[in-house]
Amino acid sequence: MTDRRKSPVEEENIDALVCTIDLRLEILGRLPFFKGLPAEAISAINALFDSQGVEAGEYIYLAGDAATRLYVVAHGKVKLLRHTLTGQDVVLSLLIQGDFFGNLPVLGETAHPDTAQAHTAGCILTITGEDFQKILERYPQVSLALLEIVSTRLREAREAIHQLSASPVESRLAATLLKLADRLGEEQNGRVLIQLPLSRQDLADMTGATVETVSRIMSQFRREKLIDSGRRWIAIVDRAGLAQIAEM
Amino acid sequence: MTDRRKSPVEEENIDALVCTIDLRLEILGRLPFFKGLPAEAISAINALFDSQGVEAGEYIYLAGDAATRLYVVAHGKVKLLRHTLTGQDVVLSLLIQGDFFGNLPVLGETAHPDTAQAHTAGCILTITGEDFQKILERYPQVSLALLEIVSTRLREAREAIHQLSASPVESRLAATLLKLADRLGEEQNGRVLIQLPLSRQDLADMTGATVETVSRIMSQFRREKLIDSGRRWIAIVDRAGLAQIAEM
DNA sequence: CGCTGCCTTGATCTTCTTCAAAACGTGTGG
DNA sequence: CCACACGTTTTGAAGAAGATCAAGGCAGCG
Repeated sequence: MTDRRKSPVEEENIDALVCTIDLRLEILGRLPFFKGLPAEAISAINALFDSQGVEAGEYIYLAGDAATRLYVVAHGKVKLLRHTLTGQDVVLSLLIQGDFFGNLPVLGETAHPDTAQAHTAGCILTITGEDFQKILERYPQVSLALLEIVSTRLREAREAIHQLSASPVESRLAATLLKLADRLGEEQNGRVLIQLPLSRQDLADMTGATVETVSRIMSQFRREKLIDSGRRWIAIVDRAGLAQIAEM
Repeated sequence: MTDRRKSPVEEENIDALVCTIDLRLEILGRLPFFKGLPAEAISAINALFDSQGVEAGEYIYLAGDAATRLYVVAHGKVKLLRHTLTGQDVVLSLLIQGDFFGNLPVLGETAHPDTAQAHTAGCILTITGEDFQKILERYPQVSLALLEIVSTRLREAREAIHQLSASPVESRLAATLLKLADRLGEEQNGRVLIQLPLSRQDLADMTGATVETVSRIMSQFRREKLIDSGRRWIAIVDRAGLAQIAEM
């Protein structure tokens, strides 16, 4: 019997749904594409945003909806996904505090190609396409920063294509765990805990595999002392070992 | 025995390697991100570009090389790909006249994450990162146009991830053929010929499958009168039929 | 002609999915 | 606090999709 304990993942508190004014300003000021703007610009921009509380599992928009707003994660986690005709889901991206998402006619998209769902309870800031366009016109450096972000995402997406085309599930899962650890990892007595309640189903949707396959490989990783995990939580024990499996 | 004929694909001529001044100006003027700029700006921009002839199969840059220049396809076709440790290739994108490629520190990348290879003989325009940055500073609307292009590519990449995660090879191949037909198709007595010499290996690299599997499915498509094909050429016969297979 | 690359087809094997069932954890209501 | 119920995880066995291994066939070219 392994000595698995109760979930060490800190649950979001109930007040997560509320964005305080302080939080909004702080988040907006730290956004990569507003960084470097004068404080009064941030203030003015802040006034253009609405905030919206979301509960875990709640849909923020659905694939096919008209793309009229941009969104920023102020608190909590959001996932972008697509449903398939066979009912399975494919998770394209997991977003955390400070990440923007959504699509706009400005960015070449009139309807959302994918669905946004709150993965945990949290708070979302939103802005209309028109207001955002005004910001772009007023502060041209913002579009450069935006360009850099989108380029990074494109690179990540291509990395995923590469992996899906050429690597077995085992490698893709290892790579996914490492990526999650980098973004959400938290040192905890020698292990790196992934601060996010994550089910086998979630991992399956992120790696393009089935729950059963993911579960089998996770058990194997656990036996090999690469990770430790339980019900909806995961910790990385042997980073180097996972990295080796990831790049096969 | 099917009535396959000799390749109907027009071969590039030998002079493809040379970019005439006229061609350069025309290409640059038509580039989505320079469209709308005054003629004298295009002229000035043109002066910042170098041109370079490439032969079929020639590498333009390799994964890992320092990213210092941007490239534009003036003539011919270029593919972006990644090599895997097991020796197989993954084609990420097939670029045609007017498409730009390459990476820059401005776009958040200091080394090329993938390899660029000339698929046919052709001519490439290149510009240094510094000069490109000057253009961006001078004409802010260029970065907006660029943003739209990169966003479109991100959307396409995510579509590919979706397909790789959830669709069988048969569907991915059908989807790939349709996409190629849209970009490179040429009506030819009732069929749509894909104007590009394309081997089974190329298709395998684009769909994340093996040559043998692609060959089998192509034969099946041929039996079902969905396509016609031969040695390094393909024509779409039944677009609707393929489309149905693509979205499964 | 006969070589050299593609392309095709068959047989076998591996990986992963699907189907099925049991074990476990967590929160709930008695 | 215990026991039950429900969703998650695990494991097994069978099946399918695709990869790999192997061998011919066909087109174009010197």
